[in-house]
Amino acid sequence: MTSVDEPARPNGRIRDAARTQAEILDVATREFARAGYDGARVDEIAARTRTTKRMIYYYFGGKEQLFTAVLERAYGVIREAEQRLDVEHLDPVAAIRRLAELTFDHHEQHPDFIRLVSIENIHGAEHIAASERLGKIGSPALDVIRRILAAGQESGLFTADVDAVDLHAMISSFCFFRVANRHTFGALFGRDLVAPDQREHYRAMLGDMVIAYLTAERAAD
Amino acid sequence: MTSVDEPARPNGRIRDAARTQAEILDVATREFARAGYDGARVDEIAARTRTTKRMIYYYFGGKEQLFTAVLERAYGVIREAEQRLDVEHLDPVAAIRRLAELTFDHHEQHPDFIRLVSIENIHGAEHIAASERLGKIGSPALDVIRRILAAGQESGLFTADVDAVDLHAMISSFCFFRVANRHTFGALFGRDLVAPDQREHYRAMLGDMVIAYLTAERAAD
DNA sequence: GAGTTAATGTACGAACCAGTACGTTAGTCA
DNA sequence: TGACTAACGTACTGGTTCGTACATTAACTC
Repeated sequence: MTSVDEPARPNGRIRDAARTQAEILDVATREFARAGYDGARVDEIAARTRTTKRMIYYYFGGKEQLFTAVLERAYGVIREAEQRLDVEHLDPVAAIRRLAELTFDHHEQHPDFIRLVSIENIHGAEHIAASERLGKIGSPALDVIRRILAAGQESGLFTADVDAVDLHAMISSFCFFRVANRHTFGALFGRDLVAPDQREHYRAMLGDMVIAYLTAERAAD
Repeated sequence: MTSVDEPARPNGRIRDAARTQAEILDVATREFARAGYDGARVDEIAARTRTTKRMIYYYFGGKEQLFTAVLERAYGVIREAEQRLDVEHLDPVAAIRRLAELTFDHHEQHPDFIRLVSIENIHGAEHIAASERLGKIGSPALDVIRRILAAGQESGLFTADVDAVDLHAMISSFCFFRVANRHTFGALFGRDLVAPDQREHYRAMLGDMVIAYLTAERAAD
């Protein structure tokens, strides 16, 4: 009954700290995203790895720090994606639209990340505050927006008074809401915001919205 | 929200089922909003009322049903607010802007409700699905949007191809994100989206965005 | 190839927590 | 006024869950 015959370590390394840590992070990401911080179970996370609960405490210290590590890695992924942004060869209008579309795509492709951010907000962003790494990650996307915005405003294509952080918030709002609130929105209004056949519609809607806002003639004040 | 502000009548009834239930709901709303569904403690909710845990089970059946009851009441409040909407005497542009502003205000004034909705989405809207009451509440706001939109489109002020549910999603996105994600956004970008001195700025931004979108000339396709 | 340490597994405990068995009292009405 | 019932309180339980003490082994160093 014992002997689920493991190949008695012929050449492969049984002990691999990096692999064990990565596996724990993978599983923990799924579990935290699925059930929330308090809903997730350390025992359950351990059971879904090839190692034991002991290793979670050995490498991460505890549930709280594990969640922080999960967040750090998740934010690292989007930072990397943002660093690969390549839209500045386009004219400002096309560049902003493209940037919005890539943001849209990234949100759609990483629902677990969206859920983690929701969860972290429920907890007042205390883990981000406690993390040295997360405190100081800038947003490459923000720099890109800043430059496109400046170019568009200089050429007179965009209205002058739009701030990059605000625009980022506007774009993120739409992308985030569509994924994060799809369950309640679907239940209450009978429309699945993430339905595949609606994808292009909402992607275009976001671009239209942002461009309309940036190019609209604002009432002088 | 029907809060319990009853001045503990000296010779009056000690036993008051309605008051006890309302008090439990008040406290539960705060606790669930504060800590999430799994983070909230039934004992803690009971301790913060003038009654005991026994009464929670007596009136609501369990934690799950209590949370559903909290959601039902919270959604009831916004439905009531939406029924008091009075913007249709305005021209379509002003009416939509006003509607967006009122949505903005309501989100700002009910952060607990926003948190409950976030929490419910983490749990896949399963409580809404299980609730008979919540399944069938329409949105009065949606009807208002529909009518304003139709008027605006008929008069040629608005572009023809905008759907009411989509517009509602757009407006809600911005309002929701600003409140729900203020912690992570603030921690990462150093900007408090809910800072009082930024309130008018973001309120105007929302209105500008929606009006720009509705009145923009879309590229024909 | 002996010693050292990083990595891993096992078993357990103490606190916590949702839910309940059972007893009590206030208010009502015949 | 006495019986009945809705409303309420106390005390407990059984299972869960985070965390840890202790044992063990793989792999590296010299």
